[in-house]
Amino acid sequence: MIDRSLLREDPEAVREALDNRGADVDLDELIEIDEHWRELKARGDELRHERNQVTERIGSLVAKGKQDEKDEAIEESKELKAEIEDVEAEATELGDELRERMLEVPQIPDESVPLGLDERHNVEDRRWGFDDLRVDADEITPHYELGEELDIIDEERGAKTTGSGFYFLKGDGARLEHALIQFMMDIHREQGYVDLFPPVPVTSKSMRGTGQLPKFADDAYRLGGSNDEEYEDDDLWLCPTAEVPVTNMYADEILLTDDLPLKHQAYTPNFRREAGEHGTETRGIVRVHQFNKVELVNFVEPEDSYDRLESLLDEAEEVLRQLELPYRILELCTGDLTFASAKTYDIEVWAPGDDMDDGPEEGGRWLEVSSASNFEDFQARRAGLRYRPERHESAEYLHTLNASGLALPRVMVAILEYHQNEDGTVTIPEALQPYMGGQEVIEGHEKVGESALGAGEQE
RNA sequence: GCCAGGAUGGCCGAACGGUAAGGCGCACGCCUGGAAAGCGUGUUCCCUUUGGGAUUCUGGGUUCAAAUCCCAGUCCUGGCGCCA
Repeated sequence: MIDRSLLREDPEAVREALDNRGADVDLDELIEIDEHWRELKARGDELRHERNQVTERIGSLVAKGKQDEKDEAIEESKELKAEIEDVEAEATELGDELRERMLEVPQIPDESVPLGLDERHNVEDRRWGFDDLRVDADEITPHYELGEELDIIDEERGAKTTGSGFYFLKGDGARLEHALIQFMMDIHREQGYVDLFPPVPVTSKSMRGTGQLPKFADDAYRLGGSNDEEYEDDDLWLCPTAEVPVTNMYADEILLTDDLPLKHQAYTPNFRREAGEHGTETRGIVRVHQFNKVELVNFVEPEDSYDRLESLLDEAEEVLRQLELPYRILELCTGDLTFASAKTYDIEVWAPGDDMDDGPEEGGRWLEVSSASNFEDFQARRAGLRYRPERHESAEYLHTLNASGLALPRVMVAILEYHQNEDGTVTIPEALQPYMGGQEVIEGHEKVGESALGAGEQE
C-alpha cells in the first residue's frame, strides 16, 4: 500500500508513477474520497469530544447526587450519540471504500527503473556463462522429450491423477528435485539465511499482506470455495509462493534493529492456476500448476533496501553459477513490474532445447527462474511489518525484499538441456553430485510400470 | 471434537459499569567529578498536532457511560477424546 500522505502532498508524483506503470487507477476519485472522509472524521471527532465532556460531567454529577442536572446531561448525551452515529456511519463507509481502493493501487516504481510499457522494454544488464558453451543448441533434445525417454518426467500420469499441468517426477528425476532443494538451501544458509518450513495454506489476510489479493484472486487456488465468491479474512488459499507465509510471519509485529537485516529462506510447493497459459511456449514443465521453489525473503531497514537488492540478486545467481548454467540479468521496466514491486531484476536461465524467437543468438530460449524485488514499505504497510529504529523511538515500517532462490522445474529444464550429452544422458553438475550420492550422470532407467500399459518388454 | 481457563502498551501486571494503576526494559534530559540511585519526559494508530479522537484479541449488543455485563468468533494454555 502506498502512503496516504504522499497522495495528499504530491498527487502528481503518484499520478506520473502510475502512468509509467500503465496502471488503471482513478486517482482524482481516490483523492476526493480521502478529502471527504477527513471532513467526516473531523466532524465525528468533534462530536465525540463533546460527548466525552458530557459523560465526564455525568460521572461527577452522579457522585454529587445532583439528580436533575444529571438527567439533563443524559438527555444531551443521547442526542449527541444519535448524531455521532449518523456521521460515523458515513465516515466508516467512506473509510472502508478508501481502504479497499488503496489496496488496489500498485507500488510506485523506484526512480532508477527504466521506463517502458511491457517486457519488450526490459533492459538486459549482463550475461554469465556464455563465453565457453558446452553444447550447440541445434543438437539439444527438449526436456519434455528427454524426460520421457529417460523416464524421469511423467506428465500423462500427473494429468490422470490430478489434471493437466501436474506431473510426476520419477527415479533420478525425483531424486534430482530433492537434491536441488537441499543444494540451494545449503548455499543460502552459507549466505546467512535462516531456514523456515512454512505452512502451505495461507489466509486471505496474508494474501492481502503481500499483494496477491484483492486484485489477483484468479491466479490462486482457493480452498473450499469458488474464486468468484466473496472471501473472509480467515479463508484459506494454497500458497502461490513462500513469500506469502514468510513475509506475513511477522505481520502486526514490531522488530528491533538488532533483528535486522532478517534473512529467511523457505522451500515450499507453490500452486498457481495459470489460466489460459497453454501452447508451444509452455510445453513440458516450464509452466505448471504446482512447482517447488526455494524462496529468499529479507526484512531490512529502509535505507539499506537498495543495497540489499543487489546482494539478494547475487545470492540467487550463485545457485546458477555453481550449477554452471548460463543466464542473464534483466532489469524490469515500469510497465512490467509486479503489483507490489518498486524495482525488480529477473534472472533468466538459458534453456537450449527449444528455439524461440526471443531467445539469444546461440539459439534456445530464456526461462525466468527468479525475480529479485524490492517492495520498499508496500508490503510492510499492508501486513503491518514494523521495526523500532532506536529503542526509544516509535515504530516505523520496514522494507521487504524477496527473490526465488530458485524455481525448481525450470532449473531442472536447464540442467536437462544444457548439461545434456550427445548420447542422450545428462551430466550432473559437479557441485550437485554430492547431493545425488556421488552420481555423475543421469542415464535414465528401464521404464517403470510400462507393462501395465501393455508396452512392457518380455524377458 | 468436548470441557475448563485465558488474551490489557516493547515486556510483566492491576482496575465495585464512571479519568486504563503500578512495575520492568530501553532512550533522552535533570542531578553527578564520573557512574549508580533518584526525578522528569518519551517509548500504538488517525485527524486540520499549543488541540482532539480512537485503541484493553476481533465483531456485534446492553448502557448517558463498557477493559468490566451479554452474544458470536479467533488464537493460546490445561484436561479428556481421536489420530500419522
